Amino acid sequence: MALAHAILTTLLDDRLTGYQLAKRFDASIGFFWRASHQQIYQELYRLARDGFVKGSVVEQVDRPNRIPYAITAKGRRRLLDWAAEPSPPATVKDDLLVKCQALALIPPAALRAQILARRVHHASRLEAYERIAAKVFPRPAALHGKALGQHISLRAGIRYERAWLDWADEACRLLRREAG
Amino acid sequence: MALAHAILTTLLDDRLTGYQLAKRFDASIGFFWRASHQQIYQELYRLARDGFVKGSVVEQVDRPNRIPYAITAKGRRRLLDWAAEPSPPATVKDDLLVKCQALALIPPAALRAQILARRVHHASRLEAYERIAAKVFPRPAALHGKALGQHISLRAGIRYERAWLDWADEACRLLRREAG
DNA sequence: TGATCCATGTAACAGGTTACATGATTGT
DNA sequence: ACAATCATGTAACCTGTTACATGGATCA
Repeated sequence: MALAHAILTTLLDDRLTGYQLAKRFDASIGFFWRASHQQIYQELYRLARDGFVKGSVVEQVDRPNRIPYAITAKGRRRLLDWAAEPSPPATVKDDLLVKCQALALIPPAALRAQILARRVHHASRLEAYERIAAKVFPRPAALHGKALGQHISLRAGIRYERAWLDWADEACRLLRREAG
Repeated sequence: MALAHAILTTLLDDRLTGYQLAKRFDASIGFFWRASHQQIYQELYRLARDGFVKGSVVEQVDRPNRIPYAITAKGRRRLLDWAAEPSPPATVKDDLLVKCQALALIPPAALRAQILARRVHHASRLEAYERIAAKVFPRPAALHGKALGQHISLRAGIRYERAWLDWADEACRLLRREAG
């Protein structure tokens, strides 16, 4: 059910079409919750049917009509109710850690190569987050409301990526002997 | 498809029944890959059908027959093939971070309460991991093969939990003003 | 000439959760 | 008396991914 909440949250800022939402879920919000456009269109349909969002068709020539959606009062209430419920911790499901467990069988050099590849991903994520943090939130102590929330979740992203990055370095160090 | 690989990996150590696998996926391996018993029985059926594991029925009186499964040569080959494929980074999907993004609407005190609740979870996880690390792997530099792999993934767990714990403390500090 | 952007969707499938079902044995 | 352990499963449902479908406008 949480995709619904992520969509409603995104619509707190702006009225957005499915297409625009899909782009957000590919970038900013997408760092914390991924969703494809197919999922989003389907969820928007349900949210509209149940009165949590309201779409209004904007006629266009030579391309499909745009349907921007706005959150309704009922939608806001739903977000507030959800905010009061406990958040289950995200379940970790990581191929790479399963591969670590299989080190009895798989060659250490192969595992090490995979960890190095993963390291690149986390390094670029971390760099992106830190650039945003420096540019958008240079004075964290002065933040309030929406901006404070964004800063706090960005801090989570930064700590998360740094943890994986440091782990990758440690793991490669430990595997070097084994693979050498 | 990755549940299949997690099961095959677990079967590298021991022949196990679905029931025993379910328990492992509720503890040790379960720290990195969760699965319910229903999923496991279904996957075992498919793995057996396709020749990656082999089950043998052990008759029992007064309770259902046990069916321990062993990994086959074909199963080992499949694990090796999988080990050579790149591991997609785990996608983060966390309610709590979406709630952070909705701080324009939801009361800071409510968010702070949720983060504190989450903090407890990560603190207890971290403590459990560190206890295992100290007890089972007191000399990390001397490890090889299977034990080295377990230690490396445990290190990931420790870094992951510590990152969330530190984040929770930082977030609560930032929210105290706002909520106060 | 080919790629990308805009803008919407359908359909099939794979993965995962929740509820239901049975039934003796052992521990509190 | 009640819960947990052992031990297997079925069925319905929800969530998420991949493939397919359309079609003009703009840019390299």
